[in-house]
Amino acid sequence: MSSKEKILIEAKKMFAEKGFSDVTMRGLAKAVNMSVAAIYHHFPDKNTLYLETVQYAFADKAQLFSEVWLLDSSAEKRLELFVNSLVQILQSDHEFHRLIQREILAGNTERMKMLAEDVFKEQFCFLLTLMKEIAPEKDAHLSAISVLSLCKHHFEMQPLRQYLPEWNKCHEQPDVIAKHVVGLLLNGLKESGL
Amino acid sequence: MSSKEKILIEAKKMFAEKGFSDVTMRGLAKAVNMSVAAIYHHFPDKNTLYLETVQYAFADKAQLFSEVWLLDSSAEKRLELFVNSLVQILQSDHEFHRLIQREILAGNTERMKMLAEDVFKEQFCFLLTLMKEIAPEKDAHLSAISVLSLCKHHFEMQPLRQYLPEWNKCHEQPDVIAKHVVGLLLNGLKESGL
DNA sequence: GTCTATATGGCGATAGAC
DNA sequence: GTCTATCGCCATATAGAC
Repeated sequence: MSSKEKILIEAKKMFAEKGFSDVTMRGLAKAVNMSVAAIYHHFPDKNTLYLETVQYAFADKAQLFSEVWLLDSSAEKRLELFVNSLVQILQSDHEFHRLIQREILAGNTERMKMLAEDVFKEQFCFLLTLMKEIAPEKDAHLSAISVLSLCKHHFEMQPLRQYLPEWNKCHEQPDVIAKHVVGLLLNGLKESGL
Repeated sequence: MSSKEKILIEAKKMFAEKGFSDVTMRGLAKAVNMSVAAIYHHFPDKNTLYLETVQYAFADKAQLFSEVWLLDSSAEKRLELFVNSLVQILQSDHEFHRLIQREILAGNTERMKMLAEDVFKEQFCFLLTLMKEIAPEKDAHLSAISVLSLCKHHFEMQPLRQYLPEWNKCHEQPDVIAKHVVGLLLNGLKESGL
């Protein structure tokens, strides 16, 4: 593995964990067993390093759902598959999820545009189409955001919810969360079994 | 207004906007028109200032829903009122919402316990009871978290979603969001009008 | 309770040898 | 491509006068 890639992997870990300002070039250098100057050989400055790290972290995500949308089955089944895939990704690439959270919290206009256009747009369009199929009389944009919300937030709340009443550890299992979310989306809170 | 309170108000604004590390004592001092030393007269160090700021920001929130739970009406109606109240609070106290996001992202164990116990527990218990009433066969904890997710995430996504397809500005209106969320919770995506 | 002045240290970034 | 050494700056925090 190249030095540059080694730096990016560690930078992804550290930026996700601590955020831009709390990552120091010295700390990163120590983590990858190099000098600060060596890092500056590969990246012109800290800001560029951060941007390249985010792009590196997002690079492979855009096409992760391709198999879901090609599937020739019912809308309900495709929703279920989408939710399962999304929950799976959020669960398995924790750093990716935290970087998204931090990026949205920072809310830099240009980076939001980039994120919307390059990372999310295509998947979001497919999701919109699916929403129109399942709930034609509802606002598709709001429905699509709601789907994302339900998946994403169950993970984001993890640090807090474990101290809230009636939590138990099965609530962290991806398949349990996915099943709950799909049930809620398709039937609301009223009907159907757990 | 006391100097201490003036500092807390500005600190809440700045910590919410930029996060702990990107707020400097110099910057805060300039914003409140005081010297750095004057701030240190009221707070022993930056960390304590931050903790007191968070407590100050959360102080009045715990009892904000009291009128919702005392209401003697149907479970559906109470859910609707709860969602409306929560959306209203998230909309009106943007700084509060951002501080919560940052706290959860930081995920400090002791502060999560404090937040769960002192700020959210009581409301969450009422919400759990309501969920058992509306959806007795579903997992109440997951349902309650889902309610919070749907409200909270629509606001968190604001910086990003405006660049996603089919967004329009009415999607930011609290009543539109609340109506969508209630509709989804009570009937899922399938039935009922928009 | 507020100020000016300053101590002390860590930060991003660079110079220049190998 | 990597190192050691260092520059200049800004951060938190304190000393001591008023």
